[in-house]
Amino acid sequence: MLEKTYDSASAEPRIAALWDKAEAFKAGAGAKPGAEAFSIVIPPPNVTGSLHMGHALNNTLQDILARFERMRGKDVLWQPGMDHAGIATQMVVERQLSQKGANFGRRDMGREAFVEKIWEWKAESGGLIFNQLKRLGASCDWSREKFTMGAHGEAGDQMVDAVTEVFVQLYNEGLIYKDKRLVNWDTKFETAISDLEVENIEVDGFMWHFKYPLAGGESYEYVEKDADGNVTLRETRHYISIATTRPETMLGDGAVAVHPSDERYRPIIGKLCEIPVGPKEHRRLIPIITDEYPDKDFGSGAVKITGAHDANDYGVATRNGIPMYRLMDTKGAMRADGAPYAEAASQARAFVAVGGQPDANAVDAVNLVPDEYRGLDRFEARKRVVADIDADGLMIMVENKKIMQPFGDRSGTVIEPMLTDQWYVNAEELAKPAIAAVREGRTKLVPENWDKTYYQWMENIQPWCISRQLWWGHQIPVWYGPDGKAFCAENYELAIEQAEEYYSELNDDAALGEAFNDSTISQYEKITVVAVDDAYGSSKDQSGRYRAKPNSSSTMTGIEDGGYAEIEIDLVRDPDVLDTWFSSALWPFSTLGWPEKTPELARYYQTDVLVTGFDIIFFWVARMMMMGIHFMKEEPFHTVYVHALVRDKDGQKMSKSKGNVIDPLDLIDEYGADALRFTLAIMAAQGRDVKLDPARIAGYRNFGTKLWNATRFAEMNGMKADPDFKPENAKLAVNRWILTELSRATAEITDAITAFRFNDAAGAAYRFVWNQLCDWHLELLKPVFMGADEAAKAESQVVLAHVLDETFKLLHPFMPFMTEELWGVTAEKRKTLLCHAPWPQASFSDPAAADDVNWLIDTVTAIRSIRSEMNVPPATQAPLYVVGANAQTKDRLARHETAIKRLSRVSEIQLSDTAPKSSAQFTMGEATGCLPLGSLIDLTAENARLAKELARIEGDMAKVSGKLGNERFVANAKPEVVAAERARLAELEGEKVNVEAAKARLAEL
RNA sequence: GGGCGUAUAGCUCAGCGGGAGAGCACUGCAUUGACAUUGCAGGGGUCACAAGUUCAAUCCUUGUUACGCCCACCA
Repeated sequence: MLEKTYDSASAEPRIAALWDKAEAFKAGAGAKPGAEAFSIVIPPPNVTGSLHMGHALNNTLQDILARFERMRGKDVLWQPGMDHAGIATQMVVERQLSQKGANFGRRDMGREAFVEKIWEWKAESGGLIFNQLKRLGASCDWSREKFTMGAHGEAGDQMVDAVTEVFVQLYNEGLIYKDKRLVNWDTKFETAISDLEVENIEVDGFMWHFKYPLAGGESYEYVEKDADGNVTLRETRHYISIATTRPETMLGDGAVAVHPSDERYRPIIGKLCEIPVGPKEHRRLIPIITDEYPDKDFGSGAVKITGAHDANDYGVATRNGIPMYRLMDTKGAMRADGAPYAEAASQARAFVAVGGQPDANAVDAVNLVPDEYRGLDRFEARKRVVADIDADGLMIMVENKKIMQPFGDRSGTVIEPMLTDQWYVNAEELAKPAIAAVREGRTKLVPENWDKTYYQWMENIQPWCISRQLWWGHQIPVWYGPDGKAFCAENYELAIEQAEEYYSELNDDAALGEAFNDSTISQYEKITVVAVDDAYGSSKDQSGRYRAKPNSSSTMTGIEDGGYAEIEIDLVRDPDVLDTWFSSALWPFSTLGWPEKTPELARYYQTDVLVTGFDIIFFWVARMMMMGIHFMKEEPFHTVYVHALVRDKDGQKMSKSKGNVIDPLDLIDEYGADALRFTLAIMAAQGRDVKLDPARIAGYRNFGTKLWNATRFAEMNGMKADPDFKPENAKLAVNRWILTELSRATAEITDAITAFRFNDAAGAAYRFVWNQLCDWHLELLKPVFMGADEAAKAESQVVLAHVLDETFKLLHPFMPFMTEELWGVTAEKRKTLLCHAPWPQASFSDPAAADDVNWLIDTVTAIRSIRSEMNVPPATQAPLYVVGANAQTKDRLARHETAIKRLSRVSEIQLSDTAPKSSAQFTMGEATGCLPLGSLIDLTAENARLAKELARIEGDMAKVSGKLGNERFVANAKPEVVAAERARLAELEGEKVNVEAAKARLAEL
C-alpha cells in the first residue's frame, strides 16, 4: 500500500539509481529494432556553472522530448557535455588563486602551471552541474559525456583534434586569417573579445568642447548660416572647435575631419592645427581633412580622428591614410614605453609635409604620451587632460550627455577599442549557406518569429574575432618562423615540415638573409619580442628580456646554395587561444566523433532538435549552423526550439545583484524535481518569458499528490492490471467515458509535444487527471466498488489499472520520478521501466458514452449548485423529482441512480408529471429536475435564481436570434456555423420553456 | 534609427474570427474512508484605446498609448 503522500526526497535518488543501474538512457536504450534515430545535443553548460533556472527550463524541455521519443520507440541519443568557457573559467580559478595570496597570480605561476591548476580544479569541482542535472531527471546518455577541451592529458584527443582540424581547414581555405583591426579590448582580462561579448549601456557622461589652435597662429573667417542662408555668426577664429567624450584619446589624434560640403571650414582645409595637450614646446600638429563621416549639424561639425581608439575614426583614418597611434597598454593605462614625444611629433609633421602614407610599423613603436600622463589609468588621464586644457584656457564648454558605453559582459569594465593583430573567421562567407538553410526551410526556428532576428544578424555579420589573449582554451595551431611567417598545421612537426619547405624554396639570398639574418640567435630573440610580448603572457627571463619557449627545434639541411649550410629553425607557437564559442560551434558533430567517421556520426547527425534560449542564438546557434553546414554539408539540426528567459514572479530578470535569484535545487529540495519540471513545462508558452512564482510550484506539487492519491484509491479498491484488456470490451458507461477522455487527452498531449507546445501538453494532462479522472471517474466508481455488481466491479478494477498505467506514461516526460515510482509499485512484475514503456495510442472513442456521462455530470452539478445556493446543509437529503422525462432520460436516471444519489445527496429519484410544491427547479435537457426542499427553500432566493437564469438565457437567445435574423449571416457564414447557431437557439428555447415553467410553478405556491 | 514582443479577472497567464478561460488569491459551505498538498459552490473582466476589413472582431489590418527585449549608433 502506498504511503499517504509521495516523498520526493527519498524517492528521487532511488529512482535515479534504478535508471542508472539499468543504463536506461544509453543511446538506443529501449528502442525497437530498426528504430528511427532521434538526437539532441545539450547546450553544454559552463564547467564553472551550477544549475540555474535557465538550465532547469532548458533541460526540462529537452528531457520531455527525449523521454517522449524514447517511449515512442525511437533510438534516442541525448548527448551531454560541458563547455570549457574560456574567460569565465579562467576568471573563477584566478579569483580562487588570488585568495591564496599575492604570489598566486597566474603570471607568477606561468602558463603551464596555471593551466594545470585549471584542470585540477575541473577535476575536483567542475561538472558539479551534471549531478544537478541528474537531480532534475535529465535522461542524457551520461556514458557519452564530452568536454569542449577534450580529456586532459590524452594525446590525440578527439575533441581537440576536431578544433584543430577545423582551424587548419578554414585557414587553408582562406576563411581564417590574421588581421590588424580595431578590436574590443577588455582591460581587465587583457584580451580581445568579440562584438557579441560587448554590452552597450547608456551612462551619464560629458562632452567637452575644446579649441584646437591653428598652426603658426593663423586665423580664418568663420561664418555660420541658418537654414535660409542668413549669416548668424561671423568672426575671426584662431582655432577649430572640437567636441569629444574621450579627451584622453586626443593624444592619439591623427587628424581633424570635416564634411567636404561644410563651408565654415573651407578656408582651413589642408592646414594644420595643434592638439592642445602636452608640453607647449612639443605640441603635435595634425591636418584638417575632409571626409563624408562628420555630420555638419552635430556639434561643431568637426571631428577629431583617433583611428586607434574609435571604430568610426578607424574607418576615416583607414580611408584617408591617417596615422593611428595606440595610446594605451593592455590594462588600459597610458603607455609608458616607446620613443620620446618629440619624435612622434616630428613624425606627424613629416607625414603631413609629404602628404604621404603613415608608416605602419612606426605606429606602435611611437609613444605619443607625454611624461605627465604616462602610466596613468585612462580615466585618470582623462581628468588630467581636461584640467590641463582648461588651465590653458582652451576649453570652450562641457555638456552633460548620455553616452552609450561599451562594457565587457564578463568583466564589467569599459571596453577599449584597440588596434591589435587578431585572428578572424570570414563569417560573411560561412553565413551564406546558413541563411539559405533557414530561408529554404531545411532548419526551422520555433517559434518562427526568430527567423527575422536570425536573418538580420546573419546578413550583417562582421568578421568573427576568434583569438583571445588567455591561457585557458584551445591554443591556436599556428607556429611562427623567425621572420614571423605563419605556419598553420595540426601539430608542431607538420608546422616544421611546412617551414622547411617554405624556407628551402626561398632560395633568394636576400630573402633568406632577411628571414634569418646572419645570426639566427639574435634574430630569434628579436622576433619573439614581436610575436610574444608581455601582453600575451609570456614570462620574463632573469635578464629581463622577453623570451618564448620554443616547443622543440628541427635541423634543416639542403639549402647550401644560399650560403647557409645548416640552419636551425625554431617555430614559436601562437600563444593565443580560441574563443570558447569556436569549439562550441562544432558541438553537434564533434561530440559524435568527428573528424573520425564514427557510426554515431552517421546515425545521429543531423540532430533533430536544438533546445536553447534566445540569448545565445548569435553566440552559438548561428555559429553551429555555419560550421555544421561547412564541415558536414548538412545542417546541424532540423529544428531549433527557442525558449524564453525565466524571470522572477514580478517579471524581473534574475540576477545576483538584485538578490532575486531562485535556486532550482532549493525548489527541488522543497517540492521535488517533478513539481519544478511540471511547472516549467506548463508555463513554457511559446514567445513569452516564464515568470516563476514558487506558489505555482506548490500548486503543481499538489497535482502530483493528487495523482498519487488517485493511485492509492485504486490500490485500495483492488485495481488489477490485465494485459489482455481492450477498451472496446468495457461495458460500463463511466468506463467507456473515461477511456474516451483518455484517448482524447493522449491525442492532445501527443500533438502538443510534437509541436513543442509544452504548456498545452502539460495543461491537457493536468485537466485529464484532475478534472476528469479524479473529480468524476473515481467518484463515479465509488458506488460501483461499494455496490454488489461483481462484474461491474471487476471491470472497473481493470479499467482503472489501465487508465492509470496510461496516465503514468502520459505524464512520464513531465514527472519522471513519481510516475516511475508509481509504475513500479502498482504491479507485481513489470517487464520494463516506465521510461521504456510504449507511448499510449489514442484509438478509442465512444461518443455515446461520453454524452451519457456528460449528462450525468451536468445533472449532478446542477443539483449541487442549487443546494449550495439554497444553503442546504450537506447532511440534508432531498428527493429528486423529474418532470417530463423522455425514454432516454428515464434510462439514464435508472442506470445512474446510485451515482446521482451519492454525488448530489439525493434520497430518491421519482418520475413525476408535476413539480412538487416548494421545490427548486433546474433544466435537465428536455426534462425538469425538481428538488422539494420544503422549509429549506427560500422562495425569494429561488425566484431570484430563476430570474437570473432566465435573463442569461434570454440574453443569449437575443444574440443568437439576432444573428439568425440577419440575412447576410445566413447567406455568408459557413453552413455548419449557421446550423450550430440554429441548434443552439433550439436548445436555449427549450431551457427557456423549462425555466419559465419553473417560475410559474413557483408562483403558484 | 532598425527589428521583435507584450497589453484578457486582484496577481501570473492560456486562448483566439462565431457561446470570455485556467491556476493562485478571494467569499460561503463541508472534515471518519484516495487526497485538507482536499471537496463542493460562488463572486470577479468595456479582452489597453481608436479607426477599418467582415454577415460576425478579444482574435485580422492600420494607427495611438504604455511597457519589455534585441541590434546599430553622432564625435
